[in-house]
Amino acid sequence: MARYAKEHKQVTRQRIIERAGHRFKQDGIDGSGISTPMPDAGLTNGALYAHFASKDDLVAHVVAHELRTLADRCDTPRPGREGLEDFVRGYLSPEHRDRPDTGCPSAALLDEIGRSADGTKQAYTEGATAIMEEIAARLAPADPQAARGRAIGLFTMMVGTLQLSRALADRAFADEVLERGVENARTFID
Amino acid sequence: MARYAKEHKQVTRQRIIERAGHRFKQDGIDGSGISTPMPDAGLTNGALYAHFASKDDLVAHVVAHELRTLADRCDTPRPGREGLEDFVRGYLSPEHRDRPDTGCPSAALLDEIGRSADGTKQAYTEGATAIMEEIAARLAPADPQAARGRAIGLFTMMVGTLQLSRALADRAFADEVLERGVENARTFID
DNA sequence: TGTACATCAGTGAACGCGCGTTCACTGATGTAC
DNA sequence: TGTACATCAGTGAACGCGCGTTCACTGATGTAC
Repeated sequence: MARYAKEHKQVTRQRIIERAGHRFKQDGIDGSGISTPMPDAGLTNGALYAHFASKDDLVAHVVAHELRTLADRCDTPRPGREGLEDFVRGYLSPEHRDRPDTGCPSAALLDEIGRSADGTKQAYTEGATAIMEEIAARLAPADPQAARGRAIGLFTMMVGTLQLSRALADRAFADEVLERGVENARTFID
Repeated sequence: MARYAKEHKQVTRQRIIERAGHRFKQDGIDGSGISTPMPDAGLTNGALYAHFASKDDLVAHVVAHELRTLADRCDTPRPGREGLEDFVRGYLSPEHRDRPDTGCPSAALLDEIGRSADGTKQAYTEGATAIMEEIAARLAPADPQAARGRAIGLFTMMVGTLQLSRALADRAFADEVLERGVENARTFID
């Protein structure tokens, strides 16, 4: 192998994190071996350990990265409540439901994260705090206390809604859940 | 082995389903081998296949059973909204958060169920439909359409809230999420 | 300028282990005669 | 009443397989002299 440019290893590391994120969200953390995301990133499994201490260590970095990406998506072009409404509509859409691999990590993995090692929960906690603050700032900048409560309510309802819609075998019911979710989101936004 | 009373096999089967339910909710479906719940039920692994066609088949029966149990808990002593408030307080409590094995299957497993085989999603769909109808009937018996929307909102928010609280490494934040959840639940109940 | 050596990202075979599943067998009881 | 047989819930060793992890090695490049 060549002796690479200084940033080469960081680029590869980032590629592993991104591909693993897709796999984990699609098949679950327990459901994805490391022999799946590593070839996805164009590498053999052994290479994982040149970048991470263990699978748990990879998982923690994936969760941190995924939540940063999600926070970026909250940061919509339109400011304030309008932007938040755009975000909610995209989040509670059939397209998002049907593509977990490119979607929200909380919707895909939240219960598994709750059972994960401390490092992963720590990474999740930091990311979730940032997102909650972003949402709260858009909801009611004048009343931070009330905004925080509503941000938590909106976020938890959105996550639960997407998970429920994904778990239902009845397509019509699954679609209804998303539509009701959009209606219910207004309760928190207005 | 003895030739047992007629109901013996059904009793054993039910015991397997209950112990497996606890294990799955504690360690995840992918996270629990069948070599864990079978000894829990006082049997060796081979015996599983005298009762179920496969692990997937067991999972589907566990999910069906768990949702029936959850529906029974919705059916509180006090009727109507008061009873629902009791249920919500118990659901969004630190005790429930800290004991996933005896708690709500949706909070523990919803994203995994979304990735499960058809039989499991079918079982979940039937159980969830019944619970949603139970909640809606208590919310606004006079206006079934509006009640249904609010029932879905309340349920998804409760599930998301418990999952979030379990995933947070910061105890104070995790407790806050539950408290905010109780406040937000009033939006749906009143 | 030419050559020997150091670097280091990544390879790929191998490790022990637990998974889901199969199957020949056990052994206490009920039934037939 | 006594004995040979059928029943069948459950046993437990074994199967192939993929997991997470380790490690001796590769080979293209940069560096020293």
